[in-house]
Amino acid sequence: MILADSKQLNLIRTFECGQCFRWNADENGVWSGVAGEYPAELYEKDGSVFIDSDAPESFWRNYFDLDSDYSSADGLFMTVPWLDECTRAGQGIRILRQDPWEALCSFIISQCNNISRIKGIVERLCREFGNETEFNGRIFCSFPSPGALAELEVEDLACLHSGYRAPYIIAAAKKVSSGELDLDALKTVSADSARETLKTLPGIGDKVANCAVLFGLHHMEAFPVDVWIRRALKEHFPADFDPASLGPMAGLAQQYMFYYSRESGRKAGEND
DNA sequence: GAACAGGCAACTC
DNA sequence: GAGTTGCCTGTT
Repeated sequence: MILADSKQLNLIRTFECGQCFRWNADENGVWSGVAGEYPAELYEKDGSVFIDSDAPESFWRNYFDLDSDYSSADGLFMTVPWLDECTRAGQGIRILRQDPWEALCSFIISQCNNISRIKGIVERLCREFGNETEFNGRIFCSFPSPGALAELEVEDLACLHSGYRAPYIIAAAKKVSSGELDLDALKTVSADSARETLKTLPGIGDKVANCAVLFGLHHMEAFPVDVWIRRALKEHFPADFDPASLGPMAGLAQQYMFYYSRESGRKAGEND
């Protein structure tokens, strides 16, 4: 089934701009992954993105945020020096509507870690504690629910090799599972308020909270600042630049900047 | 073996 | 409030 035009949805840019950790391409350029309980395979051919999945089209249109129009935000970004380059290079990036719990948990794991290791830890977490589903002859695992992890002790996560992050995962799972922290409710409050609420959990500071707010709660104005973005801001923007001036879709600009910075870093021969 | 990594928190001055 | 350090683990 055709999901989108490849100009609207660019798979490699979307999956490799740092927002998600569960999508992988095989040697033929076919991407596979899981969203919610649904596995899928995607590939690009003749200017279209094709998807194979048991979930309805509406599920994936929502996941890939295909009913949002990014063009007016792009127009604003094109007026900003350097960000215009990032915006051109990042066309087709979609800010995924990921499950809030998966995003929160994944970005707890991400701290002080590189992408390949984050992916490894997340994959082991899903294998160990998620639900198995068979699709196209392969076994996929969903991201474990907060309830499934809330029952565990820190030692039970030793197999993940997540190190000092394990107690943070358990603590977050307990709060979400008990209802003390209602992630869905944070979708309806401001990005600032959602971020401050998340920061009350152990091991969650500005960066992790902002990532969860942007990628899990889809507050598009959230602007997570990591080392790449910090470097880019320092290099290309005045010292007093306020990312909030990029408007209600500032998070999209952040993704363009992140992708472009890493992409040009790769070309210059750096790694990760 | 030492330094470092997409970060946090506790501690120092 | 700005700077420093330890934290698990894996890689260089």
